[in-house]
Amino acid sequence: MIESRFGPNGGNRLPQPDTKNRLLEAAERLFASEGLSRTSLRAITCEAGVNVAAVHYHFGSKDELLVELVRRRIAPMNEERLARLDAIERASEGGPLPLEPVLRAFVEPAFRFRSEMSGHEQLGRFFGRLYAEPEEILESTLREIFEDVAKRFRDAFARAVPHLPDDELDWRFHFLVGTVVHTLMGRREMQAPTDDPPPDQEVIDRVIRFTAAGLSAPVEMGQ
Amino acid sequence: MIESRFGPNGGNRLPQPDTKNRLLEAAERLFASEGLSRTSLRAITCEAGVNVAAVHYHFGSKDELLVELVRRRIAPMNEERLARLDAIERASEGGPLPLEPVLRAFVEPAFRFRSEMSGHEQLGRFFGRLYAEPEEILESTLREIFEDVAKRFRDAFARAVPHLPDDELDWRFHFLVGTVVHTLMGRREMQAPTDDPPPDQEVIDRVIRFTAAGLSAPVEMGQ
DNA sequence: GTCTATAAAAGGATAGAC
DNA sequence: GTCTATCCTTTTATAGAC
Repeated sequence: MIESRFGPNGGNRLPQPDTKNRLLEAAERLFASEGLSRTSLRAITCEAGVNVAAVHYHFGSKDELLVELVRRRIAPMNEERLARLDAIERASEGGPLPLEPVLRAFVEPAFRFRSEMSGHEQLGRFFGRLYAEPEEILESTLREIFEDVAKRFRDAFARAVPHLPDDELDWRFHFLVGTVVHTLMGRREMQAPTDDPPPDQEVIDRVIRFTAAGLSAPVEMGQ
Repeated sequence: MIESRFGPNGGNRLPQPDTKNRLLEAAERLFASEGLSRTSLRAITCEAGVNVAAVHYHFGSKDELLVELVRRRIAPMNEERLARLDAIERASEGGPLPLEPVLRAFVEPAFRFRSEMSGHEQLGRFFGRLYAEPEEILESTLREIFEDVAKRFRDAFARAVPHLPDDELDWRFHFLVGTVVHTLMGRREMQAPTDDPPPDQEVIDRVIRFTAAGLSAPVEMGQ
């Protein structure tokens, strides 16, 4: 038998009752599938198999749990993005940057981040939620976490697509983010209940093709 | 003095107390700025200056109010899209379709719809909310309203960009929607508190340039 | 660190007077 | 059609035993 000195929950999971991580993973799952504000603390603690009070003990409040989640999940993704961008910039030795690798440095970590989260599939939705349901408390956290990435990549794209005016570049970067976020959300317009989701790499390649062409487009209208 | 036979609210607005429209407009505003699930009935009725019970009298429930709102707002936009697509298809006489007009037929009504709503600025957000916070009750309504548009435009794009395989076309349509929705939401990555928002037509042209290039891109990788 | 119990507030909904 | 008053549920949060 399993030793039960940890109480009713005792020992049936990990050697040390890592309630905190269980809560984070449960919250992540529910935030992604149900939405930020529609997910209650009770749902989270129930999913995690812990007590309601645990959230307040470990995080203080639902909002602080959300912030902690963002820090744990988004920050590493952005670090990976920046590391890859660093490598590209080092290799370029001050010259123009190759567009597609820069794009991949931005896009691929987002998809990897999606498939790695808690071993669940559709967790890219969590990412989308952050954009669509901006809790007041997240405003500053998100800005802080994304500010550096946004600035660095904007400059990188400026070096990769030098023919673009600044304002046009800003907008195209915005369109790129829209494409990625919407795709991470996993909502498809056509393609009714297509049984199995396609492999990430295939989708990534499609995103890259689309956005690379969009970013490279001439600034005059084809009218 | 204003006649007061309409009670405490009497006569201080419109000749007939169009509570229903006031509720719709208030809900629209709050759904857009605060989010669907974070907006309470009390907030809506307060904003509208009417009584809490009015929502249930006129709509039956919060959910039904939302559905009514969607029908009133999204349906006309999609009708305009389809009318414009009809015209393009008639003019083409069975031949290939010109990409940019088809794109504009899809994109421009969405922006017009945004700036016309209740005379308020950032109401495109409401549109984005519908995508990001799919209330269960909306699933069927949204599917019903968008099904026709999605199918018709998918086929139109197939005729406009005939070199694309079906699956690639589906994805690029998906990317187009992502670009439009994210842009309608009005969240900018760069461009901190840029004072005045740019005119719609300028943004539309940028969206068209980006997505036209993305849709026309060759299917092989530039690697 | 975890639990039970409960406070305190906010949410949607409805009945019934006017 | 509109208002007041109220019911019931759910929510976040906390106090205090273990």
